[in-house]
Order: sequence, then structure tokens, then C-alpha cells
Amino acid sequence: MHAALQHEPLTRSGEDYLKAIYRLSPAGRTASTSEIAHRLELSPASVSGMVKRLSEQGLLEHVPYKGVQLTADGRRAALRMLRRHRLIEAYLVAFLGYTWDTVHEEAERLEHAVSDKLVERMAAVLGNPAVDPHGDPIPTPEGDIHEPASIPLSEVPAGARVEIRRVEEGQPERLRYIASVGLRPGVHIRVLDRQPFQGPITIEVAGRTHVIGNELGQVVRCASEQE
Amino acid sequence: MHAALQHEPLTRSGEDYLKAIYRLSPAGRTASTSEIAHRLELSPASVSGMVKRLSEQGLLEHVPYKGVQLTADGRRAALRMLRRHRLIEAYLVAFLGYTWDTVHEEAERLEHAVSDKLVERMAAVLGNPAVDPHGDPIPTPEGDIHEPASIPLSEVPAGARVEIRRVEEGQPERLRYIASVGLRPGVHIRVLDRQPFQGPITIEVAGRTHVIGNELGQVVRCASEQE
DNA sequence: ACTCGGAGTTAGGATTGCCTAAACGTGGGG
DNA sequence: CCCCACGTTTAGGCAATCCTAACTCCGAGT
Repeated sequence: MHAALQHEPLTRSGEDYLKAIYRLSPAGRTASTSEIAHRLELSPASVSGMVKRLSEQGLLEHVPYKGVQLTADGRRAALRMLRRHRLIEAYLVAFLGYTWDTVHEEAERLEHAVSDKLVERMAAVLGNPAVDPHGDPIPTPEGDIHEPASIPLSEVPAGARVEIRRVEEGQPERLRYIASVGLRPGVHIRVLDRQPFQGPITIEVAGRTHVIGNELGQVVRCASEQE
Repeated sequence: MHAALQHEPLTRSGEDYLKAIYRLSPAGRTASTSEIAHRLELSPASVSGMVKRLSEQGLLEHVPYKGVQLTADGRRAALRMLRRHRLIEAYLVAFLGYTWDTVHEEAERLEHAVSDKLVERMAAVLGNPAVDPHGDPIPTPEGDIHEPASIPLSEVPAGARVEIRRVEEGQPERLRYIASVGLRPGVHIRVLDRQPFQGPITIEVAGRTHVIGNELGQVVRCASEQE
């Protein structure tokens, strides 16, 4: 007998769990209860409970004391939420004056409320974009996604010229700072200098030089190796 | 310093109750448990429970066995939801290809998820409209609203020429039919004939004549008395 | 004025989803 | 090889919100 006859509709919480688990288990890795708990800011015990319910719905594979993986259905549901989230972000930035560093929270609420119809209308007026304002790829309605290759800015050697590809999510003030420096997907920069041992990085953006901490360099990702 | 120091944030359910009660108690009328239950498709017992909780939060005045009224705070909260709902409808129709007869359901979900910031951005790009696609007035952010005078089409005498002002909410197929006839806010029509005793109404819309049932005539409201 | 019948409320139960505290499993270090 | 620490799960609670069933109130009609 195979997985899903019919899922009862996911709750808002369930959707958040699946998204979190998707993010935590790239390439078939297995996610642990406490990782999920940490990401969602819940207690591990709560996660155990919800994992059980989602497993019963055929969305997760759970090996007690070992870890959790998405089933095909679970992955589909997670990618559906990712598509919604990223299209909503793109829409808000394109049409309603949001900036890429402030749009996350709004999308986080809306993604649970929009209909498929609305999502696809937004996609249409946007021209079916491939990436969101952070540079993250937008899954197709069928659940296909491909992550463009990129490396953290913190691994780019001094002297290289690279294009910013993505800015990963993080604390709002951190994102605000990155935005204020002018780092955003599509921008070309040069790495002027770097201190050893995860020290600060000196970069040139639009003719100006900035020194940024290594942690920021790990959040900003660039076109992998160029020139 | 006025009424409310702090309400704990309303839940989605609470917001729906306040909206329903607002709609049921025009001009200080009092709403009954069963009216609310009927409107929200819940059991009267459930309404009793929630009414108690909302009263404790200072949003309702409840006289047991008698009825319910909104407090100033409750009214403010209800009008806030109404503003959201109607602006969302207006936005979806103006920018995302929705039609006035299909937009309600989407707005019903989104109104609980959007931030004030997003609502005001939508209002701004719409040019701060006074009415939504159904012709219903949009409350201001401060909670002011004024209902433009209108009378049901079913009370317009034969021979009169009137402008459609509002189409009240109703079952989707009913709305769809009204839309298909071309009745919508702003349109001018003529009442050609009417049968007595709440019988059908014959109207001319954009050069074509239609016969509509009296129930539909009660849902469509017109500029009050013209010519 | 009394009495029913219907409207309204209370009681008790289910579900979801969160928590803390206690019990339990697993694997690495002694 | 055993045992303990840490991570995981279970147990037991709580709050919100719904339900059905049983009880209570009110007022309309005789």
C-alpha cells in the first residue's frame, strides 16, 4: 500500500514543520528533533508530538531516536510552501514597495493564507521569475527546484571579482546592514582584502570600499569562482 | 488616555466574531447568540463561550439571555477587519484579475494575515478608494465609515432609472448570476416592470432586458430615488 | 398569572498544539 | 564492556475552540 490516499489539509503548524525539515535535510540528510525544535523555537517534546502526527499522515519518515526525512508527499508540500513564500516576497518587492531585507516576515504569514490561484496570478504578473529577491530559486508548481551553484563570500579569495547571487535569511538587523552596504543579488563586487582566521573582509561595492565581518560573508553567496 | 490599555492580540476566530457582530448590529441594535451562530455556521453553545471570552477582553457588552453589543474597542477592531477585507478585495480586483463576485473568499483568508503596513500600501497604490468592488464603503484607518444612502432594487418603482450602488454578499452562484447580467456598482439601469407580491423584476441593463427574481432585487442596492 | 416552547447557557468531551518533567535509548569514554 | 550524558520520547497539563446534551430562563398566549 502506498503513501497517500488523501491527506487531510495541513495546518499552519504542519506547513511550518515541513518547511523547516526541508531546509534542514539537503540531499536526503536526516533532520533531528532538536534541530527542528531549534529552528522553530519550540521545545523538542513538542516536535516529537508533531512529527508523530505528520508521520501518520504520510508526510514524514520517522525512525525514533534517529531522525526524520520527508516522504515524496512531504517534500511536495514543503516545496509548495517555498514557492508561495518566495513568490510572495518577489511580488511584495516588485509591486508594493517592500525591500528584500524586510519582506520575510510578511511572506511568512501570507504563505499560509493565499490560494493556489492567487499564487499563480502573482507569478504571472511577475513573469514567472526564477528567483526571489534574496536570490533563492523559486520551485515550479510541479515541485521542481534547482539551486544555482554559489559559494559563500567568505570563501572568495582576495582580489577576485564576483557577482552576488543570494543573501541567506538571518536576523533582520544583519540583513538591514547587508542591504545598506549595497550587497544584493545581481550586484558585482570585488574582494580587496581578507584577514586570516575568519577575520573581516574588505570589499568594493559600486566604487566604495566596506569592511564586513566574516559572519556576514558566510550569509552572502556569490557566483561560484569567476575570473 | 482612553479605554484600552492593552488587549491581548485577537485570534482569527475572535476577529470573525467581531466582524459578524458588527454586521448584525447596525445602529446600536443588539445581536443574539443564535444570529451570530447562524452567520458563522457554529453552534449557539460555541458562540456563548466565545462571547464570554470577548466580553472579558472588553470588546463586547453581553447581557445574558438578552444579547450582545460591541464596545468602542470592539467596534474599532471590527472596522479594522472590514477595512482590511474591503481593501484586499479592491486590490485583488484592480491588480490581480479577480472579479467582484469571486473575490470574497480570498479576502476572507488574507484579512487575518496581512500587516497594517501591507494594508496601507495596498490602499496607497489603489489611491485610497472609498468603496470596494461590491460598492461597500471602506472604513478609514481611524475607524470612520459612512454608508452611502441606497435602497434595494426590489423597492425601486417601475419606470425609474437608477444607478447600482452596492451588491451585498451572498451565495457565490447568486453573485455569479448577478455579475453575468451585468449588474455591478456604477452601472445605470432602468426598471421596466415589476410583478406585485415580491414577484420578478424586469430591468434593462446596457440595452438588454432581464427578468430577475425578487430575492436578487433585495441584494442589489441602488442610488436612492433618482428622477 | 401560569405555563410551555424556544432561545440561551452550562457541562462535559474531543482535538490541536504547546509546555515541563520524567523516563528512556544510544553511543562514546573510561 | 559497561555506564553515563545527552538527546529523544512519553506522560501529564493547559489553553483555545469546537461539539452535543442537558439544563435554565423568558416571554407569548391563554
